[in-house]
Amino acid sequence: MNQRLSSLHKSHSRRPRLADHVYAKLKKMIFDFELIPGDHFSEADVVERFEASRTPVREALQRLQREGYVEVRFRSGWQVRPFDFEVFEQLYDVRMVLECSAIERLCAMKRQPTVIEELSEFWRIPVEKRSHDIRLSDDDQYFHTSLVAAAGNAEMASIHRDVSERIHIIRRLDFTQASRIEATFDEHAEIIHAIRKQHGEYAQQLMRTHIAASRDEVRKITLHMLHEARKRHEAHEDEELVKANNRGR
Amino acid sequence: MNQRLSSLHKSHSRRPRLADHVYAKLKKMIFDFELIPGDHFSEADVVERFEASRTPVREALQRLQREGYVEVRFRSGWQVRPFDFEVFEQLYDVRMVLECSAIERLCAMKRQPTVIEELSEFWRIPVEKRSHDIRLSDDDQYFHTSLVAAAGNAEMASIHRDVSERIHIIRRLDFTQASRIEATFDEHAEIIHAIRKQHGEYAQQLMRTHIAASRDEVRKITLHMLHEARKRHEAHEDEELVKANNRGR
DNA sequence: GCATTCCATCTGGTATACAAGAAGCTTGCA
DNA sequence: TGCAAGCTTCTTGTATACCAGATGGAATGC
Repeated sequence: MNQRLSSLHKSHSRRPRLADHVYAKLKKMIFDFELIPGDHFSEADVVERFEASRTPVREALQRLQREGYVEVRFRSGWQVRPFDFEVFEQLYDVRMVLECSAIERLCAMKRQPTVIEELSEFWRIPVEKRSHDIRLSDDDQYFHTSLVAAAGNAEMASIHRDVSERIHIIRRLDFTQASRIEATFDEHAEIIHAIRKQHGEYAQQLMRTHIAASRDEVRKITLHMLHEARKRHEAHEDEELVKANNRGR
Repeated sequence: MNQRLSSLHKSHSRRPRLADHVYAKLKKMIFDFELIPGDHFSEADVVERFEASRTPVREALQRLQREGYVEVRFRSGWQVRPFDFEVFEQLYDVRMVLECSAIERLCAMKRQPTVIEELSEFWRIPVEKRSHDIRLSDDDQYFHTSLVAAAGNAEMASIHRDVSERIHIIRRLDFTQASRIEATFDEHAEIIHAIRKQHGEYAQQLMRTHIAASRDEVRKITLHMLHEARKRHEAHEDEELVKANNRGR
């Protein structure tokens, strides 16, 4: 009884670490283009924004730095790491390698994991029932990461997840075009079908084509989107300026 | 002139970050089995050892934690992450996938990077001239990492380097056996030869066999070495205890 | 008017103080 | 002697103070 109460109390009082919260929020801001690649900011800015002290803020920034999202310059502030399309292309290639390896292993399995069937169910739906929500990009990411996870190598899955997440910031932009969405449904369904039939080489070829298409498409539209985000950002800043001036009078 | 002086001064006065120093030293201690997997320690211990404050110590520990070398338990201290052979096996598999991909790309190149020739020079030496130094494990790691780097994908090379480094802690143990050293020279030379001849499939097969052999061998001897290290550690602790007792009298 | 120098200010790196949970020891009791 | 409650101590998480380098602008010399 005492134990139950105490553990209950614990689960209530154990608040999540502030550093984790700041980390997640900052990452979300970067993904939502509230912080645009190239933006400069200081630790004090983040402290003010999140009402936390520098210690957890610094921990969060260091994690983001290690993951490639931000950079610090010695006593000259932090910066959201600018887009480097060469890096993204390389990450796409890493994905190809890892996912093809996963497919090879999955096709060699006598008894495939049940998640394969679930994925098959999800992506093999008629055209008229397909969602066109932007959140479909999360489902897309889930498709790829759970394929790799299903292959059974947890370390490889972890690496692949990190890579996918880094790509995700621009990958989502691919899901603004209806034609690409339709293609994604079709291609995912076809890949899963080939895996279930254990046509390893063919499934790998499909996956390579699928990823390459995504890579090429994203490259085309990213520059445009980035430009739009920057415009919105500047407009917002002007608005703030007007308000400040009005208050000043 | 002033600029030259000031930049000179800068390069002198810019001392390396304490956090980096602590990070490197701690990692070295873990690799040298001064800190044994499973060992328990607190941030205060590290502070005392390195005469640094908690801030850089914590940064170092957090980096090591993200890289999988240590773990923290909420308000109950840190511990060196115990060996998990399943993880090592998985990391070996990741290496196989990445290195085979690199080989495939290298073999597809019309003009291969010059580093390939350098590696060929290094490993194709007569039996009687071969070094048996333990530092050969560094050369071995260099062989594999520069192969991947030569394939041209910097992100993939970075991931591969991290994986290789995590394995290195036990991989070195493989270089205590003369037969394994000889095999390494032979196999490296053969792999490079196949790459230069652009026999992609064959080179990949050789690499898979090579890595698998290393993996299997290391697994055999790691438990033994770990046992030895623990014995040495305890003997050292006893010694300290004796000294302390003598001082006490 | 222009360049240069110097200083106030801002930055991240480090040290330290404080908070609160976890663990182990001590003490009291049965 | 066994055991349990409570308290002391030790732990990490967080906040804050201090330091030195970097920066930008104002003041100064030409």
